[in-house]
Amino acid sequence: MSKILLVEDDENLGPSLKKYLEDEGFTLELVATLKLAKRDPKKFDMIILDWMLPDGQGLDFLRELRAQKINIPVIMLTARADLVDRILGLETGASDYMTKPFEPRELVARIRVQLRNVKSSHEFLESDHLDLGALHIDDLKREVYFEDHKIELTKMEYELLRLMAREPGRAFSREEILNKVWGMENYPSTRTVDTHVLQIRQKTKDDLIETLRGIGYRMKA
Amino acid sequence: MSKILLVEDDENLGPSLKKYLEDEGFTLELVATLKLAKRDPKKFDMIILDWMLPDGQGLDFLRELRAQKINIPVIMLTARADLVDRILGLETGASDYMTKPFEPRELVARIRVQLRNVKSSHEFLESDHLDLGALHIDDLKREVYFEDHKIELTKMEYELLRLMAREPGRAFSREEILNKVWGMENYPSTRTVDTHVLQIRQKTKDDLIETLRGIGYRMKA
DNA sequence: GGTAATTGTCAAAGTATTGTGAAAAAATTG
DNA sequence: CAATTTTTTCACAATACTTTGACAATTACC
Repeated sequence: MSKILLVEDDENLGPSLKKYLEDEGFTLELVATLKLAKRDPKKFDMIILDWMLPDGQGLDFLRELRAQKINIPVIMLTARADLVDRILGLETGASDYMTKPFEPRELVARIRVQLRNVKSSHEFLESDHLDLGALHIDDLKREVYFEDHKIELTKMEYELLRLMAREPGRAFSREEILNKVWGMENYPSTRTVDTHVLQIRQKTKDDLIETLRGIGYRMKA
Repeated sequence: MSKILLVEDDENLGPSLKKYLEDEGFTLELVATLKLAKRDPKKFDMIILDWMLPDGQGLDFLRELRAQKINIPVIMLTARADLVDRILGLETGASDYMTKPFEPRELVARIRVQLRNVKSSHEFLESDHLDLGALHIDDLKREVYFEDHKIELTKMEYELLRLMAREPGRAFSREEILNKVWGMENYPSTRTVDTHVLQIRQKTKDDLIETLRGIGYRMKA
């Protein structure tokens, strides 16, 4: 289930492309401005970036990404057949490009090439399991053990636990948790986080997660 | 430990990379020309190939290897702007690529992924059958037995079962299953996977395959 | 100690995902 | 090319999960 960030301000193209790609089985997040795009690009497996954006150049965004060593594949969409833009884009680190207008089918094919062949580097660098005292998270099996017995977590509980277990001792605000686990769209209320923390606490029968009143939560180190 | 052939003519990068990888526990052989590389590539477990070589194209070397049915993983090192080369390389059968400059750490991670893949498929190829509790897959005959009686599976069902049985306990997303069983061309909807899982479940009359809601499926270990 | 704000807890309502069978489409076979 | 088998899609049912909201418990602050 690959997550794609679509940066497109065209009010027709954006939503229709989103729908098309979702029908193809991808998870999409559509934003219209670079400001929104910059919030947390790391959590995506791929970025599709319109080159002609109102609040700045796509090129700068791409440059920033690469400067931060974020090597997610980026497919750029250029409106005209502007050779200079394409060359600049590729030199800056775009993985591929499409010139508008294009066939959605072709875009899908190119997306698959990128996703199949090049897993994002943070995925490679992350180990496939995580130990924290009595807690053991196996990412490959997607299983969680606590004190040697398996506990069943739902998807959200799992994501939440993993997010916090990766950085034990660090404080997370509810907003940060929502951003990183839920994403920018379907953004539930902050109380939802509480409910999931409760579930995890009940299932592990232990206070792995500490409450920081007025702040958020923290994983015991 | 794994033997790696490093084809790199850069007098700085070559030796330093060799040392770095040797410190990581790999056995390295560094050659600067394709002529040397071609001597006996078969004896290595992996090849790391610089794309920009003086005495010819890395692409040709790769093509030769694959023509001789030598399926050693090849990681190619390319410059950023060589989009065409990258795509050509992957289409010719490169396993992965790194764009220079890169983090040695990341290269190591990618090497491990490739070696792991080869190992599992190699192990599987060596033995012509596979046992998993009451399930027995005879890959030579292409027959499947469950609790000592034969069950008839169609091609897709067989491929799907074999993919998952090869790594019991591991979680597979529908996208990964589609990629590995169906490949890139004629890519059906993700629900197709569900249907085939259903068929297998009905034919084996057992929950060999667990559902991971929101994630995908997993073979019982 | 009293009060307001924050968090814990639970169950019901609302969503999303998956199971299932059958029909349509595609591929294979004779 | 017709018959058969397989694959894929679709619709709807079943199920599991998520979110909300109400109220209780706790904490912080005066």
